[in-house]
Amino acid sequence: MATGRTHRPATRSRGIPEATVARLPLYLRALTALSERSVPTVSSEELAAAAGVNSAKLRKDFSYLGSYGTRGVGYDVEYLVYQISRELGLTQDWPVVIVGIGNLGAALAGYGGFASRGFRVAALIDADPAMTGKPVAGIPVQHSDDLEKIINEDGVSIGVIATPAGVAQQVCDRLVAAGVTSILNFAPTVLSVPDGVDVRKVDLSIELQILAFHEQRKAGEEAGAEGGPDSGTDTGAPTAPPAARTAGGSRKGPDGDVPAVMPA
Amino acid sequence: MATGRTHRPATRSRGIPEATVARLPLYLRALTALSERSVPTVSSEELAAAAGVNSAKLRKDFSYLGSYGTRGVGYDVEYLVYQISRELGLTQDWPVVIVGIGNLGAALAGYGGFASRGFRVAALIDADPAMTGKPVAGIPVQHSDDLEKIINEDGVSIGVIATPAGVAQQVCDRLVAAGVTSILNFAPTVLSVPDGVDVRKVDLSIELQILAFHEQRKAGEEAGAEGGPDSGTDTGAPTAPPAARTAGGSRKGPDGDVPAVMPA
DNA sequence: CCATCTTTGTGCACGCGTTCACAAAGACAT
DNA sequence: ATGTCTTTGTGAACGCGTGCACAAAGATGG
Repeated sequence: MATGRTHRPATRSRGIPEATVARLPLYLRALTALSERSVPTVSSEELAAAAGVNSAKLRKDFSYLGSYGTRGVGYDVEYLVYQISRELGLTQDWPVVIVGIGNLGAALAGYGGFASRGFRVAALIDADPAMTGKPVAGIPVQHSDDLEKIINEDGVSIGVIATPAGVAQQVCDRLVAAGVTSILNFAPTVLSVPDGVDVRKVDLSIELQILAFHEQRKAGEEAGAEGGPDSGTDTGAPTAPPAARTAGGSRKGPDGDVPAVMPA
Repeated sequence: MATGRTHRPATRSRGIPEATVARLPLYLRALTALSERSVPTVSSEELAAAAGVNSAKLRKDFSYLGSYGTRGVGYDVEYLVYQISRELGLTQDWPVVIVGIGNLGAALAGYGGFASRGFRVAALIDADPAMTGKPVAGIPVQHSDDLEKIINEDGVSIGVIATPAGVAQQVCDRLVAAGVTSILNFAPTVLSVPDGVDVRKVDLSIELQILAFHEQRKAGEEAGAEGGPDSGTDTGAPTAPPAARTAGGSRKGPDGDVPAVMPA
């Protein structure tokens, strides 16, 4: 997962579990595809397959929205598209500002996903004076001095941060102070925000590192076929001295030299 | 979260919970920052604050790795950096290929997060012949015809997909067939892969839609102080005609022009 | 060497999320 | 109208993740 919620004890908003909310966009996408192919109805089994989830989970998810299906038949595609769109708040227009128009910011500005479904890029903001006025994806970049003004005038409540990590918190603070209550953070930093503000983060490094972990595990597994599920009771508490060696030089012969294999 | 694992019943890899693995990169980042400031030791409380998590959670997470702390003192920063790096497999070099060099792919290619920690962009691949040979972020783009060759020669096991949704599955299949076993997917599609292949996805649309949901809820709460948890008992089935709204199905003209990423 | 103080490591309980399995509901054929 | 067949909606059980609260461990001072 490239993103993660910032604390909040999973406040089951209005009775809909957070995990379900996170899947609704997935269902919506699959349903939209069906709609474009003029498919009238779909069963939970089919839709679940298209969305890559368990059919029971899908049915339970939908049950939180209401009883929109017909037993023996399935779900009406158009109707469900509308219901989910409404539930997600996509029937209204959400103006969004993107702060930090570097490579990533520019890519986001040109991202079709914005315009297509309820979201509208209200403004592009960058701190570099050289960028001001320059059009990116057809939208002129505005200077960050005007951040507050822009947000107030357009009634923006969702902000996207694509700045360097160093200034992300600062930008975040200004956005929040100006009235933004939802933030999508692409900067590799933990943002702290007051209660009532939602932050979701998208972090490439973290995703890659998680993949690397599993990749390493796979490599280690196929190599060390000896110890069964685990190579040698790693639970060993005496594995390392409390706070001595820096490079983990503590005695583990098969550690410093063995790179990929041997999880130990 | 912008990402999500593709099925796999939370296989507690080698005893380390998946949730913990997902947080290790966060700890590592915070620790690296401390290391750069030459801070020798850190308590679970301090580190937890820096990483934005609960200190008990952090201690429990570390307990899965071993007993690397010293009671009454805390954790040795350098030592912990090494241990986590090793656990995540970052002590080795991971060659990565990026497929689909549109706006997003180019932005990813130039992303500093790659080079900084164990990851190396081994190749940029695009299907457009006009792109072939053209340097992006200092790396010449190669044609997708050579995809298999590139992966085999460099021993690439991690692939990043930044293509339009329409060809993502196809690209994925070729990557997997060529030997890639971990995929980071930026295309708005559910990828199906054989067992043993990890897929993580980063989906901008989904993140925005989740934010919109909460944003709507916030707006509804402060406005509809009457109905309590919801503004007007929306459960009411009669809210909308069964098959009227064409919300998304209508204008999706802008489709062929979308370069790197496709709308939801 | 003993007392005190700090901080880790973890047993335990709780809650969310997932999955199974099945009864209820409706379509459809006869 | 009745029976059969399909598919939904959900009760219940299970497992993972989280957070509390505390005992154990070690540092530090006298």
